[in-house]
Amino acid sequence: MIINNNLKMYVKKLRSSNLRPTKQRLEICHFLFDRKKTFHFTVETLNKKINMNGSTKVSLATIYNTVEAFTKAGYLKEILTSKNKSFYDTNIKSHHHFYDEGSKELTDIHYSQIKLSKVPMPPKGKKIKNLEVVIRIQK
Amino acid sequence: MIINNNLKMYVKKLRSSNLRPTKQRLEICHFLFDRKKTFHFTVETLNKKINMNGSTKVSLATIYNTVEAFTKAGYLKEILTSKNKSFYDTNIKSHHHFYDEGSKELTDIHYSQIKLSKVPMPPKGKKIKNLEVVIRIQK
DNA sequence: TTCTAGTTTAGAATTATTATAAACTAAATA
DNA sequence: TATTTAGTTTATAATAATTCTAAACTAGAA
Ligand SMILES: [Mn+2]
Ligand SMILES: [Mn+2]
Ligand SMILES: [Zn+2]
Ligand SMILES: [Zn+2]
Repeated sequence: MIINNNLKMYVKKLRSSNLRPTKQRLEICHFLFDRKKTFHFTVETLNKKINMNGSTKVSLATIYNTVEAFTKAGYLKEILTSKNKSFYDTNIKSHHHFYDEGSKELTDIHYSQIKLSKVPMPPKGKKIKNLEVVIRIQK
Repeated sequence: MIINNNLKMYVKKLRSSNLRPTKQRLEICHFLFDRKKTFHFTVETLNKKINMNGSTKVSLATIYNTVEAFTKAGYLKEILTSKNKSFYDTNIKSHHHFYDEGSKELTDIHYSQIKLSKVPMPPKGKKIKNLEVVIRIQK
């Protein structure tokens, strides 16, 4: 899973966003970003996995705070898909998703895999903020 | 607002779904369906408006129960758009939406107004359940 | 009219999230 | 290096949306 230890990189990155490189934040960076593939998660799953594997204990409040800070800083993307829980994505590029209603899992769809050949104008005075498609799938 | 009193029709409709035509359910039917345009709402807004206008007092628990029952019966459609609140729609036809992040309001986009000229195959063993697009807009 | 299963209701419980405030720590300053 | 301070972490409380519970009520069958 772990690609390598990009510790110094994360320290820089955090500092550049005015976030102090605390051991909790670095642990979370390591867990989220030292991997090959996109990682989709909820706060609940992240909390469990971090405190299962990780060497540093991180409180739930800090998980919430950090996920919010990382989202604001642009390290994570929030995916609005589920009614009651927030999903986050380490893939911050614009892209689409399959959302499996059964397993509640997201899968990336590359931006080029969906072509919207006709899209309506937004109501006047409004701009399109985001046009990412979530395709709901099931067995 | 009110088109007319379709009371008998609602009684039939409810019976056909094995739902007893109680005065609360008929009041909610009247409020939701006796109107010209699509109505988008949350349980919170529905509860306020029903108990503001309506002649019958309806408890919050009943609003929840009824919205769930009507959704299961196919009278309403749930629109997954917001992180913390469920939205419902009286337009049960397949169609798309603008979602205004500022006002938290949904607007219909007719199905034909969006053309998806390229869509990926779902993972094997899975079927596409729903392909309705929510376009997020803001000022 | 009586009976019964379905329904409504107030309020409790649950779940996800956000707020609070005290203890802790990174890092700037003396 | 020691001191200071602002940012951070944490346990815990508060809040918001929703679901559960169980008692009272009611539609409609018998
Ligand atoms: Mn919530
Ligand atoms: Mn909820
Ligand atoms: Zn993704
Ligand atoms: Zn609609």
